[in-house]
Amino acid sequence: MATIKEIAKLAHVSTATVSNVLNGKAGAASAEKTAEITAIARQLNYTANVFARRLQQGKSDCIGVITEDLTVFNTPYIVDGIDAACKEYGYEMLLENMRFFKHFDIDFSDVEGRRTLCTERISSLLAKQVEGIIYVGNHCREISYVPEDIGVPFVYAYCYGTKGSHPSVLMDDENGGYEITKRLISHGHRTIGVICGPFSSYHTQKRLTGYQGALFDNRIFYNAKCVVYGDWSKEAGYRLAETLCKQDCTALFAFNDLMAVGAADWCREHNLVPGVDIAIFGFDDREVSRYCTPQISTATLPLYDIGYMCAQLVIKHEENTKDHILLPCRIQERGSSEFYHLKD
Amino acid sequence: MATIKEIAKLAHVSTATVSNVLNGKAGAASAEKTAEITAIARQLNYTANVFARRLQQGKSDCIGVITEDLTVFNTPYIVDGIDAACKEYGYEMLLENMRFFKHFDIDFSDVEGRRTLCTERISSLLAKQVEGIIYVGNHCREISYVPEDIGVPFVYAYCYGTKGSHPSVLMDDENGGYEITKRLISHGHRTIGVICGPFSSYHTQKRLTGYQGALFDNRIFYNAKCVVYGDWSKEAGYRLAETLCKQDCTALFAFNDLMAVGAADWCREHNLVPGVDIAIFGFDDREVSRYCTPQISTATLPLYDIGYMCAQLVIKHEENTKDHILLPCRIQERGSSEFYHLKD
DNA sequence: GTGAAAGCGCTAACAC
DNA sequence: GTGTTAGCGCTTTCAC
Repeated sequence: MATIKEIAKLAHVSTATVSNVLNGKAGAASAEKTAEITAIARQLNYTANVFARRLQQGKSDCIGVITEDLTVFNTPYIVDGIDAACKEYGYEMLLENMRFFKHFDIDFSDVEGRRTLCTERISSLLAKQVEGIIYVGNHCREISYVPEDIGVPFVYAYCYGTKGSHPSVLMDDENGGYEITKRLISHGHRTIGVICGPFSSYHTQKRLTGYQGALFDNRIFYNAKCVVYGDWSKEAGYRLAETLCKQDCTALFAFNDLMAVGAADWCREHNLVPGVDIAIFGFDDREVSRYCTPQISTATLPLYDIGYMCAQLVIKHEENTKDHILLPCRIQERGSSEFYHLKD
Repeated sequence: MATIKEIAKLAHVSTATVSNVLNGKAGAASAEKTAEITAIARQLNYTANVFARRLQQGKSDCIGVITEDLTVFNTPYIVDGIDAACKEYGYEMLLENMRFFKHFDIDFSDVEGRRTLCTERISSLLAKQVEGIIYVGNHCREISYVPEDIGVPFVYAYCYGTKGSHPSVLMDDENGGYEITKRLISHGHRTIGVICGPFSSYHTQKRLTGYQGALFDNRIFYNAKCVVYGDWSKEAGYRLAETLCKQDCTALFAFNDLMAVGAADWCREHNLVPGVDIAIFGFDDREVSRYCTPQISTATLPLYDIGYMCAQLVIKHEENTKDHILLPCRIQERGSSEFYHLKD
């Protein structure tokens, strides 16, 4: 790579002048010199050495991003949103992928291992003088191993820290649960079965609260027998659909698309055609919900927006007292529920 | 951030000694001093300024990765493979995401726009002294806008450059087509319909060659009426399944999972149960193939391996004369074909 | 307008 | 063993 020194020599000027011209300082040199310097720079395909500049300026214009695992379906979209915001605000995104699933598989009990990995990555980013760090989780849960004060703004995306430590940006699960339930109610459904995720899951708790809220607002009695718990798998959806159908549910609301697909399968096999004899809703807008038949109604997660918002937060670094920022999911109604309305 | 100078002052030694100790140079200081320096460094939470070090050493231990679009389904897995290899060899991965789909949507005709974007990213990486660049494409096709000589090793992942310019790592589409066809033949099928992608697609050409090869090796007559062309969409699969079933095909081989799912839908609706009355194979191992019913047989793409191999190529930088390295797909046979065997 | 020179934090060659 | 010093490429201050 060509350096500023070479250009200076060729143009018979000092490095200072070259630097000034190339950085567009007004009146740094005569029009003639300016043209010459610019020409030589272009000819040598000159690009300023980023390290030298950053070292000198003591800052990097970089935002660090730590992902738990880039291959988990929602992470790339969040990262994309961060990337977009960074570009817009003139920052560079530095990605540190921890590859959790490769290191720990599904074993989320090894807190120490995760803490070590995470601490390393934070140090690594700090050594690169990042001006903010965004931690991208795989699913919404409390992250306990990030130090309180790390010297730069820190934000959680799609997860959250121990209360009050750092702000976080999440989707509004409760509102999503509320809106889907409301929609089903507006179609005339009164007995809406719910296939939750595991009981302790953040997503389960919030979406269920939303479900209950919608029932309450519509003066529908909450029946605990219509609420069952699965493990997010298609098989669980299949199995639990039976339980709910025995309760005479006319609509099923699964808390993710995979379970919704499983439930749809069970229904079809038992002469309940999804979208015709029973309404089905999923959540997440996974690829499968769009490609199965009928298409599964679902809620699109605001992943891009979460990423974008996180980047804005660390870049603008407004003193933000809210520790949770909730972004709305978008209801995406499709064949599995759209046209099956009940008359009262 | 603490600097080496502060540590030197506190430990009453020179910066050189601190540097040597912290970099683990044997016999750089007395055991006593070593301990003291280490302790102070830890206490100040010292991490060496990466820019200063890289500037001084004139190298970065970084590999640059340019992705066309990180949100396209296969890209994160390729990036994951690159990441893994980088970590293993002690390199850092620098990601430049061009966000093609955001910039050009599906319009792949704006070559100039793409060239500009790509050239910028290459310069940007070069300014960071990367020691190699990997270009990750969205689908296999010729990329025409990368300069021949960019000063560092350059490799294409999941796409390829103008002949002879830079090496590329791809999956073995032809072998995939061959193996799937062979598998169907071994189940007794003799009339195997093919739903290709667009005629000019690299994937179409290669997979079709594999298909023909398997037929030939098994002395089965190639019937052009059994080969139809779609646009990778589920709808195309649905539509073309009809054409092929009229040719009395006992098995359908779609060149991607989405078309396979569409084909399966058409068959089911016309009393041909996939996996029972007709065999169906897809390609890609997209999420949907695993979650539909029956599960669709398919071929898993060696995405991680492609990434890993690319990283190895640029890191080891062996003089590589082969311009295409092909990695095998893994046949994943499932319910849509597994048990439907024909007696001769 | 232009240039000399200092210095960002670090490493490495060399002297003691 | 330990320290002195030069210099990586750049920006910036201050003279001229």
